[in-house]
Amino acid sequence: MGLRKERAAGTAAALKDAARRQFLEHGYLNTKITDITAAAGRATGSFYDHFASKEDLLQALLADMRAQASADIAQQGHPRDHDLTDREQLRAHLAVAWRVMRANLPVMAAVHESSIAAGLASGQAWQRLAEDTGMLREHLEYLRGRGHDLPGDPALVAAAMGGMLAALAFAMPPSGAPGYSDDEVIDTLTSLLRSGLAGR
Amino acid sequence: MGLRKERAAGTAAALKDAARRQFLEHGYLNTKITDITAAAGRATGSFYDHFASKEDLLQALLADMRAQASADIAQQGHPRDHDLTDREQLRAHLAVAWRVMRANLPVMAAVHESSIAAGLASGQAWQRLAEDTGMLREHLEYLRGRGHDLPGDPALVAAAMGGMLAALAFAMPPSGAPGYSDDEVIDTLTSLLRSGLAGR
DNA sequence: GTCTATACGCGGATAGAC
DNA sequence: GTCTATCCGCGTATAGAC
Repeated sequence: MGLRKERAAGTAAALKDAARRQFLEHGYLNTKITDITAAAGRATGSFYDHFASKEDLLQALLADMRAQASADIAQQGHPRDHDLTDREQLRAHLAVAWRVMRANLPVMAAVHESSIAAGLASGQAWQRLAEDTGMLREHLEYLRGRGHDLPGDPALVAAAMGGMLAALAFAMPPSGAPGYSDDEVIDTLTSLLRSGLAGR
Repeated sequence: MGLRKERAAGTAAALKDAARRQFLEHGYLNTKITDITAAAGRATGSFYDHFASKEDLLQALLADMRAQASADIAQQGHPRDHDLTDREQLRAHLAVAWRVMRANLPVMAAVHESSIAAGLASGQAWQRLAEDTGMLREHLEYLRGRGHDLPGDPALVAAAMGGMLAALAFAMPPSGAPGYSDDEVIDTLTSLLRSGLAGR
C-alpha cells in the first residue's frame, strides 16, 4: 500500500478497491456495505456520496473491467479470421481470456454470483454466457464456413469452452496455494480443446 | 399436483419440494424461509419443527440427491478401467453426469451458490470441484497408466471437464425454452472432449 | 465530502396456544 | 406437529453537524 498513496486518496477509488478485496474473500452477496466502508477506512455514510447501492458499485467495477479488457484486446488486433484449430492461435486466445478473468476475478465472480442468485429459471445465466462467448462463436462460424466440421453448434461449442474456462478460473485458489501455474492451466486447456482426450 | 397428494402429505417433503422450486426461481441465497413455507402452504414456525435452518435443509436435499445418484451409478456398474478415449464410453459417462445434474439442478446450484458466497479466497470451490470429479480423475489416471498421454495433469483435466459440464448445466434454461436438447448437448460435449476442435 | 447517530424494515428464530 | 404472534438483531439508508 505504500506506493499507492496518491491513488487511494480518492474515496471512490478506495471504496472500489476495498470492494474487490471483500468480494473475493467473502463473496459479493455476503459482503455488506459496512464491510466495504470499514475495509476502506471510511464512514458508512460516505458510501452513498459515491454509489447509490452495492449493485451500482458493481456496475462501476464492471465498466472499469470492460474498458481495460477491450483496450487489451484491441491493442493486439483481433480479426475474425482466426484459425482456432491452430495450436498457437488457440493458445493465444485462451491465454488472453484466462488472464483477463484471473485479473478481474472479484468482479467476474460477483457478476456470476448475482446472476445465479437471480434464479436459474430466468435464463439470465445462459444469456450472459452466450454474450461473453460471442467472439469465440464468430471464430467457430468462420471455421465452419471454410468447410471444417465442428463438434456441434458454434454457439454451444463456444459456450462450452467459455464455461470451462470460467469454471476453472473461479475454482482455482487466487494465486499461491498448492495450485497450478497459469501456464500449466493454459497449456492443458489448449491441448484438451484442440485435440481432446484421444490426442493427435 | 393432483396425483401426488399422498406424497406431499408429509410436511417435511412438502417443504423440500417447495424449497427446490424456490431455489430454482429465486436462487438459494435470495430465498427466504418464509418463501419456502408460503410456497409449501405451511406456517413459518412449522419450518423449524423439521429443519434447524436453511443450510440444514440444503444438506438434507443434498443427502437425498447423493443417495439417488449413487444408486443410479451403482446400478449400471462402474469399474475403474474405463477407456475414456472410446467414444461410446465417454458419451455414457457424460450422459450420466449430465442427467444427474439436470435432474437436481436446484440442489447443485444452491451448493454452488453457497460455495461462491463463501468467498473464492477460501479455496472451497476448488476443493469441491476436485472431489466431484474424483471418479473422472481415476479414469484418467488409469488411461495414463496404460501409456496414453493426457492433455495435462489428470486432476486438472478432470476438473476442466467437470467444470465445463457444470457451467453448461447451470446456464441452460431449465427445460423448454429455445435451447438445445439433452442429446445435442451430450453429443457435442462428447465430440469436443474426445477429439477437440481439430477433429479426427 | 465526510463524519456520527439514528430510524426503519426485513427476515430469522422462538414462545406458547391449540 | 402445526399454528399465530412476537421479539430482536442486522444491515440499509438518511438526517444533519462539521
